[in-house]
Amino acid sequence: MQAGMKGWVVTFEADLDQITDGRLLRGARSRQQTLDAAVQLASVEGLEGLSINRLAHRAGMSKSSVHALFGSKEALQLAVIHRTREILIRLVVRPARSAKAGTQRLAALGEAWMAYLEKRTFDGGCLISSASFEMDGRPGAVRDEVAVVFKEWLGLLATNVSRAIEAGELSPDTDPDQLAFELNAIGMSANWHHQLLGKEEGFKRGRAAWSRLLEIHSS
Amino acid sequence: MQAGMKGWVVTFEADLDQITDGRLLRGARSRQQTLDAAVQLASVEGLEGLSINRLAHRAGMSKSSVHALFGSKEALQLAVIHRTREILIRLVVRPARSAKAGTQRLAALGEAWMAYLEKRTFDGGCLISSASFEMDGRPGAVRDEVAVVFKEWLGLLATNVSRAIEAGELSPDTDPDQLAFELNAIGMSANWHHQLLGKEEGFKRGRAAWSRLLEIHSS
DNA sequence: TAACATTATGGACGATCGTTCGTATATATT
DNA sequence: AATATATACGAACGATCGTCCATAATGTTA
Repeated sequence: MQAGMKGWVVTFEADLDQITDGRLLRGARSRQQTLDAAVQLASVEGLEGLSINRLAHRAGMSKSSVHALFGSKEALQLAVIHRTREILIRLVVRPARSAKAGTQRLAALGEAWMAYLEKRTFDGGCLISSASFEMDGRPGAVRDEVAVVFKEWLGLLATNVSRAIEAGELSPDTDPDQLAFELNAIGMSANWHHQLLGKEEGFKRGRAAWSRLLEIHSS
Repeated sequence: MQAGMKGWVVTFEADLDQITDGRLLRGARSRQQTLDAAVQLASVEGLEGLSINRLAHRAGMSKSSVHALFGSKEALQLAVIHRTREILIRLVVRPARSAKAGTQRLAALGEAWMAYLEKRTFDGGCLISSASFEMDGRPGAVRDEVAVVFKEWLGLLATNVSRAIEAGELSPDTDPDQLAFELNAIGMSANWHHQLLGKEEGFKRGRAAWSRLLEIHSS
């Protein structure tokens, strides 16, 4: 870590606020740009396969600059996860908020998820999904952070199932966590199917399974 | 590649026959033992993170010996996939063959799959699942082989759905490939849920989803 | 503009990666 | 038992990894 960088973490955490202000410190802007490249690279190479060397080359910077920008590789990985979560919120969670909480929002979340996969937001497919498979065997801060994000996501699904039950849209004997588990399984598999088998079929099957699963539980 | 090893691939392919005979050449036995360790290591570290160095240390051999045993890292990865497929067949596919083709065998496949996950066959969870997520972005022989194994697995599921439809066990408007997609999604998610979140809950949810999915389509 | 803090750079460190080679040892065959 | 072959080993290769450091370039502020 460099001389005047004792507070870099704080600076990094503040990056987002500075974005909304439209004003960015030079370092913050570099971090954002580099992070954009890092996210794409990690979606293809994996979080562990993401090398500071290649990232620097792609971002048009020197290797030591990228390292200094984040402090360590683990910090870079955490930043990538952080960023990925933001993208997910922006492209999947937020659009669905215009739909009424409950069944309608669940349907919107499914559609937004599929659309987000379909437009190939990440070069290598849904990054948080592959990251969770990659890190699930290695204890550490990165794995913990991935788990937190996914619990958050599963919680969002389960909450809307509960709302739907309260509103009488879904059958009262529906288990929120169970349905959230199954909906999540569909979305992750749609991404997986497309990435591995390379056909659009996965999205079609994903949409069909998602909507039919909601119908089945409707009261 | 060493001097007298021009035919090592043939020898390697013949390993299996030599197993059934109970007689193993020294090299074949070493390959099998090393492969056992490699499979466990790869399930935790990933196929790319699997290093010949660490594998050698765990298998109690020298680094160059392990390399000579398989010829290259890619060949080692392919051998690991090959081996993983055999384990899957032995622990999941074969046990289910005692059940009648169709719905009963589908139920048996689900139970066998969950049991295979539950007994923690691989240290790091279902290897073929994580391998498919890891390699889906990197073209090459390993990725192709993983895709072949998964097509085989999805085909097995779809075939039994078709049998069940023919036998009148499942509704005639059931799409075999769609149901195979959904069943596979459940199994992979049960493994993922357990590995990332570390609770037995995933298996419970997996079993519930699997059997209820079959009930829903029954005629 | 001058003084200051921040950011970027090139070079070097030790470690580890996959791979190759020459050689010693163990096994199978005659 | 002798010979031939298969297998294991240690050492070294170039490449790349994450990290660190001294220094130069840049931007920000007084």
